[in-house]
Amino acid sequence: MPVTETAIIHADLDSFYASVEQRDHPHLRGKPVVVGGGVVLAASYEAKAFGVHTPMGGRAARALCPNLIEVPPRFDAYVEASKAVFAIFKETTPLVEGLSIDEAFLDVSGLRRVSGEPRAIATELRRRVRDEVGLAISVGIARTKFLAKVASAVGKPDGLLEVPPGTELDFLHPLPVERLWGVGPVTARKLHERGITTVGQVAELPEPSLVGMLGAGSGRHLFALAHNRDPRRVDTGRRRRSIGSQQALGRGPRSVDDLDAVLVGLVDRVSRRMRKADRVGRTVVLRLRFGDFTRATRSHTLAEATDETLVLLQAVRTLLRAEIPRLRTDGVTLLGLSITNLQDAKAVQLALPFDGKDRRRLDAALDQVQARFGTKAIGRTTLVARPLRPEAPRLPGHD
DNA sequence: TCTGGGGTCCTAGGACCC
DNA sequence: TCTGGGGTCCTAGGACCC
Repeated sequence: MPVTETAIIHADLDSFYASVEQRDHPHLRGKPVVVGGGVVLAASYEAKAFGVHTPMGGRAARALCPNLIEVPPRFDAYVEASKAVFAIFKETTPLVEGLSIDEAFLDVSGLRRVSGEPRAIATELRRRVRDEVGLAISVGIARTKFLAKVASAVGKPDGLLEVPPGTELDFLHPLPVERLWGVGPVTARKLHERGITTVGQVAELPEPSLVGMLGAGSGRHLFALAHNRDPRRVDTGRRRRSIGSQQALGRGPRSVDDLDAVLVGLVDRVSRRMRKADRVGRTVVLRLRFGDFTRATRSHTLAEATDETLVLLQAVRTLLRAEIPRLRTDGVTLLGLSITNLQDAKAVQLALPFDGKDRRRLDAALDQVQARFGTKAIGRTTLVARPLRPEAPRLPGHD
């Protein structure tokens, strides 16, 4: 019996925002289009051909491409298009892991008998996205997530690239190190300084050398990727770990009242989104960018998770107040707020002694739930039982 | 290129506990 | 009195991704 070979598809919509605009406004098709106001959020392939890319300033983009058409973003339309595409992903396989609004991994390993070979599945996926949603999508197929993602990027635009099992290193090693997921400008520079420009050269290095160059985390990560070792499964259960919002302020001087008004707006936006998502959070993070573009973060962890506007506002105000002297001298060009340590708003844990027989104690626990939430059954209810141990006498200094 | 807005993950030190 | 290891939580910064 043949072992089922892992087959992962990475699907990535091309120039997503710009493609939605060209789909919805036929006069934009075939033209250099960017989405965004002051800054390019997305560029069509026609614009990219002039060297326009994100996150370039609008002025620089116009200098490169005099006939550039700039359109304001319509986020609602992008969210809707994304939902339609993800619906097709989920009809293809239940094993879908979304990475962003326009990108996902699909595990199609177990589908050979039902839907055919991975390449046939990917071809059909691309056809459906084109016919049903009107967008071009690039697809990479490989045995690992990492390589599937590299393949879809190499296959762009509107391409399909499969890396057949056994040929991975032949494909990978000639590529420039910048293609590796997790290699940005800083890591690329460190490697270049040592004459390393290709993935193959990285693969020739012993792991300890990479660790010495880049630190334990990055070094080991990069070593594994260069040898195409990536054991991560497609994870369907990922949840958001933070919710935030930020606002650039330009360069003008700001009064403390101005800043407070911005802060109120941020807290209002973020807390609304938390309530809509049924999430509460414990850690409030204030993000600052100063006149010289250096950045700082300040955080505070609350005793209890919350989604209440006033509680969050008070916490972030306290954080901001402590920074006012520096803001006065250096100026501030960005304020951001994000809430982390997120929890499900409707989950509650109660730990109460219960010997497994005394029904009254269980009722007492449920009464506490009732008192706090006005109901004894909220969404999914899970009862976790742990054996009750007699309280052992504790002596100080001993475990 | 004078610089958006949304995120993720990792590291490191200090406090605190056992 | 001094010494030790391991774990978790909190805070801050930084690299990276789309």
